[in-house]
Amino acid sequence: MDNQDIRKAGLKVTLPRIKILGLLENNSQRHVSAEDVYKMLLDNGEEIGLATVYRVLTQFETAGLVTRHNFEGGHAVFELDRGGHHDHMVCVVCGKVEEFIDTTIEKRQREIAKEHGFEMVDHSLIIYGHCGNPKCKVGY
Amino acid sequence: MDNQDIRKAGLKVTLPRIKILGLLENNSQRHVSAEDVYKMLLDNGEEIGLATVYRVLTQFETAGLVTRHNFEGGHAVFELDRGGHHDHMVCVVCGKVEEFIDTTIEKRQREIAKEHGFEMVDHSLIIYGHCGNPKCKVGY
DNA sequence: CTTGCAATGAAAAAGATTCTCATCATCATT
DNA sequence: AATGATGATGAGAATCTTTTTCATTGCAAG
Repeated sequence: MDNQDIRKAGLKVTLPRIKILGLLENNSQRHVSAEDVYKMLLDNGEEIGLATVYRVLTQFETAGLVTRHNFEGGHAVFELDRGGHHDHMVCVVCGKVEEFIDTTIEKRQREIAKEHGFEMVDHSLIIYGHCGNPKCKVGY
Repeated sequence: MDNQDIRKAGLKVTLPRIKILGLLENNSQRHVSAEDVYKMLLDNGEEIGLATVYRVLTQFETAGLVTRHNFEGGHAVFELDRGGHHDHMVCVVCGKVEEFIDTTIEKRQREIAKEHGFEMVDHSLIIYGHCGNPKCKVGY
């Protein structure tokens, strides 16, 4: 995942795109909003506009470099697409996101889509719950 | 599902709430945005404010009368909660929504959550694809 | 190097949702 | 049925997220 990926997507290799891709690669939390990306880059002393962040993230999504998720919260979050598809588990208290993949579910989904006459092109499975952290348990 | 449900939710039985609940019950498309509800009620000659629609839908959600979904599209859609949980299949071309339920997937989800130390409280499974309509097929 | 065309940033605009506040309606109590 | 406390409403302002506009800048092909 480097600048060649940007070029292969038919996009010019510009500083903003390099910075955004770099941040997505190296940031500790894999799921970030456009606003997150913008602020982090500003904090790193980069000069960038919020509109550019939105534009580039959308272009990366179209190019298949990142995936956009519509979790709860009123804003989209983006994640670098590292090849392997996976689903998400979100803690309703602290917001922690864990990833998982289950072949049983994946297979059933394709079968169900076919049963309904759908040709599946994508899917989104999000499990909401209380994560292992005691502070996030019910009745804390 | 009637006015008693509104009262049981600890809410006063007011005209806007009756109208919104009635619309959710009788409307042909089960998944509607706040804007949809607002416009439909206006078209029916009702006097109602958009802020009230948002407020009431959120209250109904809290009360467990309706469910809010974050499909793609930048706005939430609401659906009357008719007791039975189900998942969704959305056509990426025409937007048609079909509902389904699969016990295999439901069971696996609970197991997976537990394996990750999560206590599942909710989940969202959306399959995106091309529906049976020839116009929605790939390459049309 | 030059030059076309894509990319950028700032600000405005658009869209979705929430908040404020003065007025009004519900409903438990008279 | 009248009253009054309290919650609900509608209009518009405000907020938040995302997109668009447009003048300027920078990549990259020749």
